[in-house]
Amino acid sequence: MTSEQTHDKIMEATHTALCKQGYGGLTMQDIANEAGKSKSLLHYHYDTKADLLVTFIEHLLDDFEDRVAVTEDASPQDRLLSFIEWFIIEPHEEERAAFHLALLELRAQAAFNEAFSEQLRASDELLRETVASIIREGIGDGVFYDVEVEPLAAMIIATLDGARTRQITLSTDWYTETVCTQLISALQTMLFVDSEVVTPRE
Amino acid sequence: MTSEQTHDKIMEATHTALCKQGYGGLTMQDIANEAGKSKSLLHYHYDTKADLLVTFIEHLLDDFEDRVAVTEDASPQDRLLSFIEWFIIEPHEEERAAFHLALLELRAQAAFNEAFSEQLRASDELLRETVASIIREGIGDGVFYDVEVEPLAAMIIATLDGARTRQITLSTDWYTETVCTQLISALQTMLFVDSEVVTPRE
DNA sequence: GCTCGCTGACTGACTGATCAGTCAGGACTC
DNA sequence: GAGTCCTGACTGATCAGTCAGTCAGCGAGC
Repeated sequence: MTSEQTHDKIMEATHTALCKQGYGGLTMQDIANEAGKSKSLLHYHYDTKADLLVTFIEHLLDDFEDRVAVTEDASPQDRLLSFIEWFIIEPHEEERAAFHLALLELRAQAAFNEAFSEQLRASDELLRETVASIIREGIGDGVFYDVEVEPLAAMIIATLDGARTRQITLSTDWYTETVCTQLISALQTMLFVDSEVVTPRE
Repeated sequence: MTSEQTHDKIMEATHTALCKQGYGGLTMQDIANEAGKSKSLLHYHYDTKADLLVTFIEHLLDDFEDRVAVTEDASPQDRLLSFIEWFIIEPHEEERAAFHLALLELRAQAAFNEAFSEQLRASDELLRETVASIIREGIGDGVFYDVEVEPLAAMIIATLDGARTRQITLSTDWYTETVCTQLISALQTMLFVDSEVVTPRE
């Protein structure tokens, strides 16, 4: 098996192991077991556990960039709505919930690890800029009010992140769904020029 | 020293140790050191580390309930604004940031610990209900539009939580401040009947 | 007023388990 | 035979939890 293939297998195994054990309970042995390889092999490819995990986050961010970069040619409203709905974790998506839970633990470690921190800041920037560019486009098209773009983008991301965090940490089903609906309704009032929904504003 | 005094000292030491070490790096020895006692004493008072931490969360929630219960007799608008600003973590509040970071790690463990989970769900309920009751009062007084109360309260909490989480995990100064300002401006549009421009803070 | 027995608070030294990381060497190419 | 990929057995460190025992205080009996 080539180094490349092994690398991919280890990344995949890390993902699976993280979902099963969480970040706190994750051991090199767990990853090795998932990969069907020996623990020593992990140390052959990566010096330390921290190195392996930094590589894993980089790998995640690369994936994520690819997925975000796929810009459909829909209207700004639709693109914004799709973006928001993309955050919803449905009750049956257990693996996704487990993974975001592990990611939450990992994010909390960023304060103690500069390499983690760097990656996470980049992903934050990417998320906010993705939303900001949709809003800017909408303003340019005249379909969104001329709001302050960056703060609104930050609020949208914070709201979605908060809802997801609460859904997975409190083991509730409804948080992202409820909050996304509410957020969309708020945006229709404050952002969408031509809102089909009857709103308090007039 | 009485059992009561020792208990208080251990809770305080746990708080300090959590701020210094985070949840992941927290050992019984750390807590013992902070308390100026032996590690054996901790096990004398609490069977296991998990027991100690469950007691600590209960202790936190009790404190929290006391603080939330203090309802000033201000207007619903002002009470809502105060509540929101209460979440802002200023750059100089390093201990508070460190504590919320540890709390975040702890929250992520709730999925694996029913006792943690119970406490956190209660605090979520308390937070949402606090906001909901302010909104209900505002609607009753005719100063807020007749919105759906519970989803809006959930969104407000999610937004504040998300902003705080991102501020502390990404080591940025501005997240809560920016998002709170944006949230207040959103609420003025969609909730406040008589929306005079209110500037947050100062 | 003094000792004796008892208890609750507390300690230091220890144990057993768990893990990250090491190392000598095996197997399989080219 | 040189290099790459990989392994099992090992080590050293770290920690939660245990255990035998110390010590101050206190009430009872004399």
